[in-house]
Amino acid sequence: MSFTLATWNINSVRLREPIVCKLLAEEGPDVLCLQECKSPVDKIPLEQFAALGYTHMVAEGQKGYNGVAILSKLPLEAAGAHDFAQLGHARHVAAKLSNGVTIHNFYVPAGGDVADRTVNEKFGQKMDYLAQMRDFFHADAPQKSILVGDLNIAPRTDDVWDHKKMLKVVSHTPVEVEALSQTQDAGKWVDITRQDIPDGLLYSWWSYRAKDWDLADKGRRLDHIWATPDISNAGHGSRVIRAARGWEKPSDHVPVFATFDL
DNA sequence: ATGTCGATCCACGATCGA
Repeated sequence: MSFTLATWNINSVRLREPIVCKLLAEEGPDVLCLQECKSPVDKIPLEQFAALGYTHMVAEGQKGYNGVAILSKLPLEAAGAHDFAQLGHARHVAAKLSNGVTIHNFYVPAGGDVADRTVNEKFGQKMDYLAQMRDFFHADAPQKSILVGDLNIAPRTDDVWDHKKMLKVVSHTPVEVEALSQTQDAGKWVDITRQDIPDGLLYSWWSYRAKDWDLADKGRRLDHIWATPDISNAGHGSRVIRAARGWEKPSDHVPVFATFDL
Protein backbone atom coordinates (compact mmCIF):
# COMPACT_ATOMS: atom_id res chain seq x y z
CA MET A 1 0.00 0.00 0.00
CA SER A 2 1.33 3.38 -0.99
CA PHE A 3 0.13 6.75 0.17
CA THR A 4 1.18 10.33 -0.39
CA LEU A 5 1.13 12.88 2.37
CA ALA A 6 1.57 16.64 2.36
CA THR A 7 2.04 19.31 5.01
CA TRP A 8 1.13 22.97 4.55
CA ASN A 9 0.95 25.97 6.86
CA ILE A 10 -2.12 27.55 5.29
CA ASN A 11 -2.37 30.79 7.33
CA SER A 12 -6.19 30.75 7.54
CA VAL A 13 -7.98 27.73 6.11
CA ARG A 14 -11.18 29.69 5.51
CA LEU A 15 -9.54 32.52 3.56
CA ARG A 16 -7.50 30.02 1.54
CA GLU A 17 -10.11 27.33 0.98
CA PRO A 18 -9.81 27.91 -2.81
CA ILE A 19 -6.09 27.16 -2.93
CA VAL A 20 -6.44 24.20 -0.56
CA CYS A 21 -8.94 22.83 -3.09
CA LYS A 22 -6.54 23.66 -5.93
CA LEU A 23 -3.81 21.62 -4.27
CA LEU A 24 -6.16 18.73 -3.51
CA ALA A 25 -7.52 18.70 -7.07
CA GLU A 26 -4.16 19.05 -8.81
CA GLU A 27 -1.89 16.96 -6.60
CA GLY A 28 -4.33 14.67 -4.83
CA PRO A 29 -2.32 13.70 -1.75
CA ASP A 30 -4.03 10.97 0.27
CA VAL A 31 -3.46 13.00 3.43
CA LEU A 32 -3.01 16.77 3.87
CA CYS A 33 -1.82 18.15 7.20
CA LEU A 34 -2.59 21.84 7.71
CA GLN A 35 -1.27 24.29 10.27
CA GLU A 36 -2.38 27.81 11.22
CA CYS A 37 -5.97 27.08 10.26
CA LYS A 38 -6.93 30.07 12.44
CA SER A 39 -10.40 28.62 12.81
CA PRO A 40 -12.58 26.78 15.27
CA VAL A 41 -12.98 23.19 14.06
CA ASP A 42 -16.69 23.62 13.33
CA LYS A 43 -15.97 26.48 10.91
CA ILE A 44 -13.47 24.59 8.71
CA PRO A 45 -15.06 24.37 5.21
CA LEU A 46 -15.46 20.58 5.22
CA GLU A 47 -18.01 20.30 2.40
CA GLN A 48 -15.62 21.70 -0.20
CA PHE A 49 -12.89 19.25 0.84
CA ALA A 50 -15.32 16.33 1.04
CA ALA A 51 -16.47 17.07 -2.51
CA LEU A 52 -12.91 16.34 -3.63
CA GLY A 53 -12.83 13.03 -1.78
CA TYR A 54 -11.43 14.24 1.54
CA THR A 55 -14.19 12.87 3.70
CA HIS A 56 -12.12 12.29 6.83
CA MET A 57 -10.63 14.83 9.21
CA VAL A 58 -9.20 15.14 12.68
CA ALA A 59 -8.50 18.66 13.91
CA GLU A 60 -7.82 20.91 16.85
CA GLY A 61 -8.87 24.51 16.56
CA GLN A 62 -9.35 27.81 18.30
CA LYS A 63 -10.57 31.25 17.28
CA GLY A 64 -8.09 33.46 15.46
CA TYR A 65 -4.79 31.70 16.06
CA ASN A 66 -2.99 28.38 15.59
CA GLY A 67 -5.11 25.37 14.66
CA VAL A 68 -4.09 22.07 13.04
CA ALA A 69 -6.04 19.68 10.85
CA ILE A 70 -5.46 16.39 9.04
CA LEU A 71 -7.63 15.99 5.93
CA SER A 72 -7.71 12.54 4.37
CA LYS A 73 -9.15 10.41 1.60
CA LEU A 74 -8.30 7.42 3.81
CA PRO A 75 -10.14 6.62 7.04
CA LEU A 76 -8.58 8.18 10.13
CA GLU A 77 -8.81 7.38 13.78
CA ALA A 78 -8.13 10.18 16.25
CA ALA A 79 -4.84 9.45 18.05
CA GLY A 80 -4.60 12.25 20.58
CA ALA A 81 -3.82 15.94 20.82
CA HIS A 82 -1.30 17.33 23.28
CA ASP A 83 -0.96 20.81 24.69
CA PHE A 84 2.84 20.80 24.90
CA ALA A 85 4.19 23.59 27.12
CA GLN A 86 0.64 24.08 28.45
CA LEU A 87 -0.02 27.15 26.32
CA GLY A 88 -3.69 26.37 25.78
CA HIS A 89 -3.01 26.46 22.02
CA ALA A 90 -4.21 24.12 19.25
CA ARG A 91 -0.77 23.13 17.97
CA HIS A 92 -0.83 19.33 17.78
CA VAL A 93 -3.16 16.64 16.58
CA ALA A 94 -2.50 13.00 15.75
CA ALA A 95 -4.34 10.43 13.66
CA LYS A 96 -3.91 6.77 12.87
CA LEU A 97 -4.47 5.28 9.42
CA SER A 98 -5.97 1.81 9.01
CA ASN A 99 -2.52 0.55 7.91
CA GLY A 100 -1.34 1.25 11.46
CA VAL A 101 0.67 4.39 10.67
CA THR A 102 0.30 7.24 13.16
CA ILE A 103 0.61 10.82 11.87
CA HIS A 104 1.59 13.66 14.21
CA ASN A 105 0.81 17.14 12.90
CA PHE A 106 2.62 20.00 14.69
CA TYR A 107 2.65 23.77 14.68
CA VAL A 108 5.62 24.67 16.88
CA PRO A 109 5.54 28.21 18.38
CA ALA A 110 7.34 30.77 16.22
CA GLY A 111 9.15 32.20 19.23
CA GLY A 112 8.99 35.95 18.73
CA ASP A 113 11.83 38.15 17.55
CA VAL A 114 14.55 37.91 20.21
CA ALA A 115 16.32 34.61 20.92
CA ASP A 116 16.50 35.18 24.68
CA ARG A 117 13.86 33.86 27.06
CA THR A 118 14.76 36.37 29.76
CA VAL A 119 13.48 39.26 27.63
CA ASN A 120 11.12 37.40 25.28
CA GLU A 121 8.54 35.10 26.83
CA LYS A 122 7.60 33.66 23.44
CA PHE A 123 11.11 32.33 22.91
CA GLY A 124 10.90 30.55 26.26
CA GLN A 125 7.60 29.02 25.21
CA LYS A 126 9.15 27.74 22.00
CA MET A 127 12.05 26.15 23.87
CA ASP A 128 9.68 24.62 26.44
CA TYR A 129 7.50 23.28 23.65
CA LEU A 130 10.46 21.57 21.98
CA ALA A 131 11.68 20.15 25.31
CA GLN A 132 8.26 18.65 26.03
CA MET A 133 8.08 17.18 22.51
CA ARG A 134 11.47 15.63 23.20
CA ASP A 135 10.35 14.19 26.54
CA PHE A 136 7.10 12.87 25.03
CA PHE A 137 8.88 10.88 22.31
CA HIS A 138 11.65 9.81 24.68
CA ALA A 139 9.14 8.42 27.19
CA ASP A 140 7.26 6.36 24.61
CA ALA A 141 9.31 5.51 21.52
CA PRO A 142 7.14 6.16 18.46
CA GLN A 143 6.75 3.34 15.96
CA LYS A 144 5.29 3.29 12.44
CA SER A 145 4.91 7.04 12.79
CA ILE A 146 5.23 10.14 10.67
CA LEU A 147 5.73 13.60 12.14
CA VAL A 148 4.99 16.61 9.98
CA GLY A 149 4.37 20.28 10.35
CA ASP A 150 5.61 23.81 10.64
CA LEU A 151 8.39 23.27 13.16
CA ASN A 152 9.44 26.92 12.80
CA ILE A 153 13.12 25.93 12.70
CA ALA A 154 15.34 25.65 9.63
CA PRO A 155 18.05 23.34 11.00
CA ARG A 156 20.66 23.08 8.26
CA THR A 157 22.94 25.68 6.73
CA ASP A 158 21.32 24.94 3.37
CA ASP A 159 17.82 25.31 4.83
CA VAL A 160 18.28 29.10 4.88
CA TRP A 161 19.25 31.65 2.27
CA ASP A 162 22.23 32.93 4.30
CA HIS A 163 23.48 30.84 7.21
CA LYS A 164 25.77 33.53 8.69
CA LYS A 165 23.15 36.27 8.52
CA MET A 166 20.58 33.95 10.09
CA LEU A 167 22.58 32.80 13.12
CA LYS A 168 20.88 35.36 15.37
CA VAL A 169 17.49 35.21 13.68
CA VAL A 170 14.87 33.17 15.50
CA SER A 171 14.28 29.95 13.47
CA HIS A 172 17.99 29.32 12.81
CA THR A 173 19.79 30.10 16.09
CA PRO A 174 22.15 27.38 17.36
CA VAL A 175 20.12 26.91 20.56
CA GLU A 176 16.96 26.21 18.57
CA VAL A 177 18.73 23.93 16.12
CA GLU A 178 20.13 21.98 19.07
CA ALA A 179 16.69 21.71 20.70
CA LEU A 180 15.15 20.45 17.46
CA SER A 181 17.96 17.95 17.09
CA GLN A 182 17.28 16.61 20.59
CA THR A 183 13.59 16.27 19.80
CA GLN A 184 14.42 14.45 16.57
CA ASP A 185 16.88 12.12 18.34
CA ALA A 186 14.39 11.36 21.14
CA GLY A 187 12.01 9.75 18.65
CA LYS A 188 14.81 8.49 16.35
CA TRP A 189 13.02 10.51 13.66
CA VAL A 190 14.47 10.43 10.15
CA ASP A 191 14.19 13.63 8.09
CA ILE A 192 12.50 12.19 4.99
CA THR A 193 12.75 15.40 2.97
CA ARG A 194 16.54 15.48 3.36
CA GLN A 195 16.81 11.71 2.93
CA ASP A 196 15.34 12.24 -0.53
CA ILE A 197 16.88 15.64 -1.32
CA PRO A 198 20.22 15.54 0.53
CA ASP A 199 21.98 18.39 -1.21
CA GLY A 200 21.32 22.01 -1.97
CA LEU A 201 19.28 24.95 -0.83
CA LEU A 202 15.71 24.00 -0.02
CA TYR A 203 13.00 26.29 1.34
CA SER A 204 9.32 26.00 2.23
CA TRP A 205 8.65 29.56 3.44
CA TRP A 206 9.25 33.04 2.07
CA SER A 207 8.26 36.15 4.02
CA TYR A 208 5.36 38.30 2.86
CA ARG A 209 7.60 41.30 3.50
CA ALA A 210 10.05 40.68 0.69
CA LYS A 211 9.27 42.72 -2.39
CA ASP A 212 9.86 39.88 -4.84
CA TRP A 213 9.98 36.59 -2.97
CA ASP A 214 10.91 34.60 -6.09
CA LEU A 215 13.74 36.85 -7.26
CA ALA A 216 15.16 37.60 -3.80
CA ASP A 217 14.64 33.95 -2.76
CA LYS A 218 15.32 34.63 0.91
CA GLY A 219 13.63 31.46 2.07
CA ARG A 220 13.80 29.06 4.98
CA ARG A 221 12.89 25.36 5.30
CA LEU A 222 10.51 25.50 8.25
CA ASP A 223 8.15 22.71 7.20
CA HIS A 224 9.23 19.13 7.74
CA ILE A 225 8.34 15.49 7.18
CA TRP A 226 9.96 12.98 9.53
CA ALA A 227 9.39 9.25 9.96
CA THR A 228 10.43 6.57 12.44
CA PRO A 229 13.23 4.17 11.35
CA ASP A 230 10.84 1.22 10.89
CA ILE A 231 9.18 2.99 7.96
CA SER A 232 11.80 5.55 6.90
CA ASN A 233 13.02 3.30 4.06
CA ALA A 234 9.50 3.37 2.65
CA GLY A 235 9.64 7.15 2.30
CA HIS A 236 10.48 8.60 -1.11
CA GLY A 237 9.41 11.09 -3.73
CA SER A 238 9.80 14.18 -1.56
CA ARG A 239 9.05 17.50 -3.19
CA VAL A 240 8.22 21.08 -2.35
CA ILE A 241 5.47 22.84 -4.32
CA ARG A 242 7.35 26.12 -4.71
CA ALA A 243 4.87 27.40 -7.29
CA ALA A 244 2.19 27.57 -4.59
CA ARG A 245 3.94 30.65 -3.17
CA GLY A 246 2.82 32.44 -6.34
CA TRP A 247 -0.80 31.29 -6.31
CA GLU A 248 -3.71 33.68 -5.78
CA LYS A 249 -3.71 35.04 -2.22
CA PRO A 250 -0.88 32.71 -1.20
CA SER A 251 0.18 31.45 2.18
CA ASP A 252 3.74 32.41 3.06
CA HIS A 253 4.45 28.65 3.31
CA VAL A 254 4.23 26.08 0.50
CA PRO A 255 3.25 22.40 0.65
CA VAL A 256 5.87 19.72 1.25
CA PHE A 257 5.14 16.20 -0.02
CA ALA A 258 6.40 12.68 0.56
CA THR A 259 5.18 9.22 -0.45
CA PHE A 260 5.38 6.05 1.66
CA ASP A 261 5.26 2.53 0.20
CA LEU A 262 4.15 0.22 2.97
C1' DA B 1 14.41 49.21 11.78
C1' DT B 2 12.05 47.86 7.93
C1' DG B 3 8.57 45.26 5.39
C1' DT B 4 3.23 42.47 4.59
C1' DC B 5 -0.24 39.68 5.79
C1' DG B 6 -4.65 37.72 8.71
C1' DA B 7 -8.01 37.77 12.68
C1' DT B 8 -10.30 40.26 16.05
C1' DC B 9 -13.80 43.61 17.86
C1' DC B 10 -15.56 48.80 22.98
C1' DA B 11 -15.84 46.86 14.77
C1' DC B 12 -14.14 49.90 9.23
C1' DG B 13 -9.08 51.27 12.33
C1' DA B 14 -6.12 49.80 15.88
C1' DT B 15 -3.86 45.86 17.91
C1' DC B 16 -1.58 41.45 18.14
C1' DG B 17 0.83 37.57 16.05
C1' DA B 18 3.66 35.84 12.40
